Amino acid sequence: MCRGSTYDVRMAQTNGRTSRRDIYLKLRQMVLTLELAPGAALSENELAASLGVSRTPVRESLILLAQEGLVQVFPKIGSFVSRVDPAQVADAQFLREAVELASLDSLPDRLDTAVVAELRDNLARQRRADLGLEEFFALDEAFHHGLMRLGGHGDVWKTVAAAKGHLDRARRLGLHENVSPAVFAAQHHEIFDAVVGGDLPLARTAMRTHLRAVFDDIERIRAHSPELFAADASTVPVRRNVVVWE
Amino acid sequence: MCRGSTYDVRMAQTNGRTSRRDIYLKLRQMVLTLELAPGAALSENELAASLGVSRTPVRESLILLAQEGLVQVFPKIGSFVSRVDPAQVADAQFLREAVELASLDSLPDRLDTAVVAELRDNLARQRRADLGLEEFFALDEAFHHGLMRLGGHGDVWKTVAAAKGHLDRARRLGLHENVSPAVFAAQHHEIFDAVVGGDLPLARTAMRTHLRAVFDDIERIRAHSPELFAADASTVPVRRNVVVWE
DNA sequence: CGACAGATGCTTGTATACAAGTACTTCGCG
DNA sequence: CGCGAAGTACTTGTATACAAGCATCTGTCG
Repeated sequence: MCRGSTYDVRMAQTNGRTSRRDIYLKLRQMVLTLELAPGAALSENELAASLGVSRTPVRESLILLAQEGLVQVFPKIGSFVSRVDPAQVADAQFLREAVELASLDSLPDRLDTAVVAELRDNLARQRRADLGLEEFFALDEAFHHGLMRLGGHGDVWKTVAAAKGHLDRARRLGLHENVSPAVFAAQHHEIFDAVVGGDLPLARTAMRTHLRAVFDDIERIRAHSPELFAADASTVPVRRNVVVWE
Repeated sequence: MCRGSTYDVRMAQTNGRTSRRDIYLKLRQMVLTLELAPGAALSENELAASLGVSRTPVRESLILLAQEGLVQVFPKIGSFVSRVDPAQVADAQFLREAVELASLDSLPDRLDTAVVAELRDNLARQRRADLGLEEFFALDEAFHHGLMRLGGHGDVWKTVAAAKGHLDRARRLGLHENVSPAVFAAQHHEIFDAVVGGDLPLARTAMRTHLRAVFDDIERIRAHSPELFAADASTVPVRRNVVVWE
C-alpha cells in the first residue's frame, strides 16, 4: 500500500506569488549581468523591502548564491556581490575546457538531428546584426549546452554553468567595452561545421581556440580595468555610504 | 577613508555553538556515508530537535543539500534523502574523468615536492591492513585532490567533489558488500609512479583505467541490489510510518 | 584642536508564530 | 461489513521578533 506517488513540479511554481525560486533566479541574473555590480553591498532588509517579501526567502537565496561564490556573506557585517576573482575565472576556464573537449570526444556516430537543427537555427540567430549583448550571451550559452547534449552530457552543463559565474561576469566586462561577438560567432560556426562533418581533431582544436580566445579577452580587460577584480578573496568591500560616495 | 579591511574567517566559526556550517557538514557527511539511507524521510522539526537548534539552520542546510542534489524537498509534503540516481552517477563519472585527465595534461615539469611527499605518505597509509572503509575513502579523496593540486587546480576539486555526491554514495554501497580497497590502492600507486616518473601517457591510461574500474564496480552493485537506486527522479519516497513499517 | 568613550544604527544569525496543504486515520452511515 | 467524508497530525513556506556584534558618529574631556 501507499507506493511512492509522482510529484508534479508545476504545483510548486504556479503559486502566483513570487517564491524563493523566483527571487533566487532574479538575483542571480542581476549578479551575472552586472546589474548588481561586483563589490556592491546587499542588505537582506533592503532586498526584502524592494521585492515585497520578508527576509526569509531573500536570505535563503543569498545563501545559495554564496555557495556558488557569487555573493560573500560576512556575519554581523554585511553581504556583498563578490568581486570577480581571477583565480575562479581561471578555474572555470579549466573546468569548461576539460568538460567540453571530453564531450566532443564522446560524440556518437549518428548525431541527434533535432539538436543539430536547433544548433543550426541558433547559429543563424547569432549572425543577426541587431543582436543585443544579453541576447548573444543567451545564444552562446544555448550553443555550448547543445553541443554537450549532442555528446549525451546535457545535465553536466548545469554543473559547469553553476561554476562559471565569475567567468561569465568577466566576459560581460570584456564585451561591454570591446564589442566582438561576431568573432565568437564565426568560431562557433567553425566548431559546428567540424562536428557535423565528423572531423573530431578539427572540432577539438577549434573548440580549444575558441575557449582560449574568450579567456584571453578576459585577461586583456583585466589589465585594462582591474578595479572590479578581487585582490584578496577575504577582503571586505567598502560600506554602503562610501559606495554612495563614489 | 575606510578601505576594505580583511575579515578573519575563524571568528565566524569559533562561536562555540553549533552553527549552520556545522549542521550542514554533519548532515552532508551522514548522507554521504549512508548513515542517512537513500530515500529516508527528513523532518526539519525532528532534525532541529535532535540537534538542539531551531528549524532555521536545519532548513538552510537542507536547502544547500537540495541544491547539491543530495536531498529532495517537496513543499508541504516532506524532505527526503535522494535515492542514488544512476544518471547523476554517470554524469559525475564523466565530469571527474574529464577534469582529472585534463589536470594530468597540465602537470608542470617540476612537481611541488611538498605535495609529492604528502601523496607518498598517503599511499603508505592506504597500504595498512587495518584500514576502515571511511578511512580509505578519506585517503582516496585526499589522493585525488592532491593530484589536482599538483596540476595547479586544487580549487577545481571543490566543484568536482560537490557534483559527485551520488557517485560517492554508490561507491560506498559497492564497497560495503564487496571489499576491495587494495585493488584501488594498487591503481593509485600505479598512477603516482607514472606521474613522478614523468610518463604522461601511462599516467593518463592508469587514471582512466582506475576511474573506469570504480565505475564498473558501481554498475555491478546496481545490478545486484537496485532497490536503493532511483527509478524516476520525481518520485516521492514512501512516508515515515511506512518506513518504520519496513 | 585632538583623542577617547559612549551611543546609535546598521548588519546577519537564530528562534518562534502563523499560513497553507497533504496524507492518513477514524468515525459515521448505508 | 464496506465506504465515504470529516478530522487530525504532520509537512514545508513565510513573516516576524529577538539576540549579538561591528562600524561609524558624536559628545565630551584634556
